[in-house]
Amino acid sequence: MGKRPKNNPEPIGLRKLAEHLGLNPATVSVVLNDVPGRSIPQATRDRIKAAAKELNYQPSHLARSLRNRRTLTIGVLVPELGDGYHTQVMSGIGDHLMEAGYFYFTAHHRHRKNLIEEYSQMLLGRGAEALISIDTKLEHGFPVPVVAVAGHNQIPGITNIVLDHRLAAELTLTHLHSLGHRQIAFMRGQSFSSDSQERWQSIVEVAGEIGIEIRPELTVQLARDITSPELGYPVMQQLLSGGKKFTALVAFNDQSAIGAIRALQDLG
Amino acid sequence: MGKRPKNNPEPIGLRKLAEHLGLNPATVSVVLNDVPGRSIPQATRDRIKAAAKELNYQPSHLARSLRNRRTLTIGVLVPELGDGYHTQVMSGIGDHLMEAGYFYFTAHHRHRKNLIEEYSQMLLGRGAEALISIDTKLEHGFPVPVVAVAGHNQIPGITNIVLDHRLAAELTLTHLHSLGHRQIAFMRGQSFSSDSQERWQSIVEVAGEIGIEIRPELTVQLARDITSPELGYPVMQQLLSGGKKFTALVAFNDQSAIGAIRALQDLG
DNA sequence: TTGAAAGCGCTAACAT
DNA sequence: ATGTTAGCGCTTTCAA
Repeated sequence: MGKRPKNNPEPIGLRKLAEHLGLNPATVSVVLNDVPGRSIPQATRDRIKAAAKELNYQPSHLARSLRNRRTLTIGVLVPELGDGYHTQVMSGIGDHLMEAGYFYFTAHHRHRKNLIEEYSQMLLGRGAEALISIDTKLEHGFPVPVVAVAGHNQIPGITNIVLDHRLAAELTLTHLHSLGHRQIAFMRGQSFSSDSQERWQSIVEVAGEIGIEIRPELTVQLARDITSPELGYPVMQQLLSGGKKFTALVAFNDQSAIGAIRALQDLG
Repeated sequence: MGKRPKNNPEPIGLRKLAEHLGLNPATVSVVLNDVPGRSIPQATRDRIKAAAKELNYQPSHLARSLRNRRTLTIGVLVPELGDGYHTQVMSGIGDHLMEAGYFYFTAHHRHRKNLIEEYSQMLLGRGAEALISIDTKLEHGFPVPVVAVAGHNQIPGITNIVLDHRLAAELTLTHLHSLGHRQIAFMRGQSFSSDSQERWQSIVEVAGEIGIEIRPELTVQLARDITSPELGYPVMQQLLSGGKKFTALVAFNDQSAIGAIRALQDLG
């Protein structure tokens, strides 16, 4: 419970560090930041860097951000943290951001309009220099650059990243077709997920082209807003209780597939 | 690419807001923060709040944090963003944090020692008031409170949250046993995941108690550090190629299970 | 009832 | 080759 475990010393500031060295904070700052165009003898430089390491000086990113008007931080808006798709995308984003020296704030809004608004403002208030949204229905522009992954609103100032659903459908359906499947069941994504609509359209298109029939009795619709296998289980039950035979199932999301498989084991 | 899309005005500061009102910044601050013990006529209060709303005043969290030495931010260390278990935990953490008015930075380190060290320092440098680590091998204390979920080092100043693997094993194995399964295969977790060891011990214990035999030929070990179904696929292949029969499989992680099922479909 | 001043920790411009 | 000053945007004394 201790607020400051004693195995680690009180953090030291630039000021203390400077007076410890008998120097001016500015000089120290210049050296530690390798500011060019300032002639400082190597001896002094070394002395400063040594002391910084020794006293474990950690610059206050806060103060620095305030002064430089640069936070090196971006905000990420995501519907759900426990969802495989969202976090997969976040993971890639995170890699590149960290590599580029950026950090990120995450906020998850569960597709609730007011939270989307509230959190995006909070992210900006906390100094986010840009926003990345994933599967999130943004409704207006922002005073910073915004990139929307799987967002579908055309909004000035927002760059949309769209997936190639057409290609995905082709790969999926030709694969199943080549394996001989003709009776294919589908679990459509939830309506609140912004890609569901387009994805389904691509499936329908491609199915038509390669001669796979999409049967209403074999098409079910995910509805619940959860990320556990409970998502797919009841839907699969429904499919099985319909009595129609099928030899393959197309699902668009990990958890629904897991749930479906469980239902299959339990009932089929 | 515009740095500041014009559909949103230049952010306004407390200073501007105050002079717009013909007041002192301090007064405005006091009113907007509902500081007690300051008598200000209701009229003025209203005037201020109205103007704040109107000009869309967003206080700079940066400046405020610097001044108050309070960032309302905590840092979360996690091995992998794309992993179901980690993000499930993060999701719960995120909910509570946001509800309590906190934000969080996330950093993922892929179990690499140097990154764990580097990122935890960065989180502190960015003003994290506490750290939460998930499945992360911390090696020393920090100048802030730390909670470790599924961490297994006893370190002064670090609070460990441990899972009840014993209970999990009981639930799992008695369930399978009651369904009549006797030939059970197991996919052990990767060695770098801190819970793998204890979890397996519990399984072994409980299996012994309820009379389930754990056969080496039916026990395989996950090794790869990935979060896709590729994790389980080859391991299941190995299991199948062994030729030993089994009627149930215990896996400890979503993706390995998905991979295993795919292998089963393809080969079995 | 309100304003002025100081300062959180840092850095850029301007002296020395 | 180094130091001084001012100020990022805010809040908290203290004075008017």
